[in-house]
Amino acid sequence: MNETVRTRIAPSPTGLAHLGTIYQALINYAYAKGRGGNFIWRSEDTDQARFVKGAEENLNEHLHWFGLVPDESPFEGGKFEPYRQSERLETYQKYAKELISKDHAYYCFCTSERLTKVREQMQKDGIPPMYDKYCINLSIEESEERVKKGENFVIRMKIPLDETIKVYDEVLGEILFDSNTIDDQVLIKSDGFPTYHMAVVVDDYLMEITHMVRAREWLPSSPKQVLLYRYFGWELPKLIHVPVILNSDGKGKLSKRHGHSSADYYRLQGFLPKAILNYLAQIIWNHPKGKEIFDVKDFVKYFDFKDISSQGPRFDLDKLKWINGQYIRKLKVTELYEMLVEHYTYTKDEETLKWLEDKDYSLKVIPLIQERLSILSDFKGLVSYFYMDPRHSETEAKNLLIKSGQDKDQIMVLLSFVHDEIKKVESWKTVNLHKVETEIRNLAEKNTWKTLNAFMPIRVALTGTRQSPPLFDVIEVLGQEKTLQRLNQAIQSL
RNA sequence: GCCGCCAUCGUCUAGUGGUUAGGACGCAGGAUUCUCAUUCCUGUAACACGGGUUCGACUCCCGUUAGCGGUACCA
Repeated sequence: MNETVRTRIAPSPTGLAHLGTIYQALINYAYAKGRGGNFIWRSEDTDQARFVKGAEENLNEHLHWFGLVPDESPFEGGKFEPYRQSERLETYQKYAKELISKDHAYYCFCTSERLTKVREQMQKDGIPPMYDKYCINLSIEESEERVKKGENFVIRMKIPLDETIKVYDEVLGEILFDSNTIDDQVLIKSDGFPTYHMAVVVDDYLMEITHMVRAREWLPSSPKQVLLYRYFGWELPKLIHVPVILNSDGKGKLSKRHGHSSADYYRLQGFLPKAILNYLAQIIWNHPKGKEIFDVKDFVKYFDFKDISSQGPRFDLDKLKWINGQYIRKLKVTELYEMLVEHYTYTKDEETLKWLEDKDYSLKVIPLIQERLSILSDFKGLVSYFYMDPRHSETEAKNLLIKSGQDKDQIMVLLSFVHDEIKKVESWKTVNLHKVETEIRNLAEKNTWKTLNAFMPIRVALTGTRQSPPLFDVIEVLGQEKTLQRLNQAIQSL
C-alpha cells in the first residue's frame, strides 16, 4: 500500500456547510498533515434529489476560511480527478459489473411498492424488515435480457449467510456483525447512480485513501464495505469512526432544528475560525499539556486517534463563546480592527462599516471594548455612542439620569461642574483629564455623595447607558467638543 | 423490535486496581473598581445501577438501565 497517509472528507452537497463537516475536515486534516500526508475532499453528489446548488461552493469557501484547505478536491483538482462522484458514473458501473460476474452482486427488478409491502409484512410478523432476496436467483442471462428490454433495475450486493463479519476499528477495536442482520445493499440505483456504499469503496480504493475516518453513524455500514473490499480483493484501509457531535440537549445529532448547525451561522455571528477549530478539537481531544486554548498547529502536531474520546459530545455554545473571547482578547488592536471590518463586510452591515471608516478614531475605541467582546458582532452594541449621539427621547434621558444619581438639583450641579472643568482643559491629555477626575471626587466628598452617584450621571449623559468602559477613557476618546456638547444636552433635558 | 457504539460534576474532560477523584466552561460568593467587562481568589457539583474478580474497585468481567447511532434505490 501507498506509504503516504491520505485521508478524505466525503460530504454530500445538500445545503450550507455543516459544522459537523468542518469537524470531520479538521480531524482528517490534522491526522494527514501531522504525518506529512494529504487531505482530500471528494464530493458525494450521488443523491440527485437532495443536491443543493451552491453547496459545494459554500463548503469550499468555508474550508478556506478555516484554513483546512484540501490538497485535492473538486475545486483544487488533483491526480485522481474527477472528485465529484456524479462525474464518475462509468467507473462504478464497471465495478458493479465485475461484482456481478464474480457472483457477488445481482440485478433486482423489484418495485419500491413491493419492497414497502414486504417490509411492512415483516414488521407485522415481528422480524427485522429486510429485502427478501426475491431476485437473487435470477440468472445473469435472464436479467440482462430484462435490462435490455428496458425494465427498471438496481444492482444489489450479495451478503453471505451465517457469517460473522469482523470489522476492525483503530479506536474501537474489533467489532463483530452477524451477516444475517445485514441487508442485500443496493449498489447501483435505478437512475444509474451508485449508492454511498458502492461509491465510497471504489473511490477510496482508486484514490488511494489509507485511513477511512468518518463519523460514528457509519459504523453499522462498515461490514458492507469490508465485504466489498473482500469481493474486489482490495486491501482495506484503516477504519476510524469518530464520535458524532450532538445537540446541546443531547438529543440527536447537531442539527438545524436545535440551534444552529451551519458553519456560516457562526461566521455571521462573529466567531473566529481559529476559535471554532479550537473548540471542535477540544470536545473530543485534550491537549497533552492540558491546555484549553491551543492552536490548530498543536492539534496537527499531537493528534492521534488513540487519544480521541469515545462519547458523543454535546455542543456547548457557552464554551465556544468563552474560547472565542479568549482569542479576541489576544488580538492586537490593528488585527481586531481588520477582523471587524472583515466581519461587517461579510454581514453587509453598512452602518457599522461607515463607523469603521474612521480608522484612527476606531483604533482608539477598540481597546476600550476589546475585553468586552465575546463575539465580533458584540461590537456594534457596545460602541454606538462613540459614533452617534445617544438617541433618547427627552423623558427617557431624564429618567435615566435621575435614576442614575440622586435628585435633579444635585445632578444639575454635578453636570454643570463637570462641563466647566472639561471646558477649562487646555491640552487634551490623559494627565489633565485625571485632574478633572480628582476635582469631581473632591466635589463628591465635599457634598458627601457616593462616588457611584457622582460618576453615573456623567456616564449616562455621555453614553446614554449605565455601562461603559472607565468614564475618563471614554471622555478622552470622545474628545472635548463632543463631551461638552453632550453634557449640555443632558443639562437641558433636565 | 432488531443490530451496534457508549456511560466520571449541568456541559467538555483527566484518571488505566490503593487519589482528599484533578482541570476547563457554567453557576454562586469575594478581591480589584466610577458602572460593565477583564483579571485573580474561593466555593458548588460526578464515578448510572446490580452482580462478580480481588486484600482492595471509578478503574477488570458479566448483566440491567439510560443515551446515541443504524435499520432506504439518503449520505
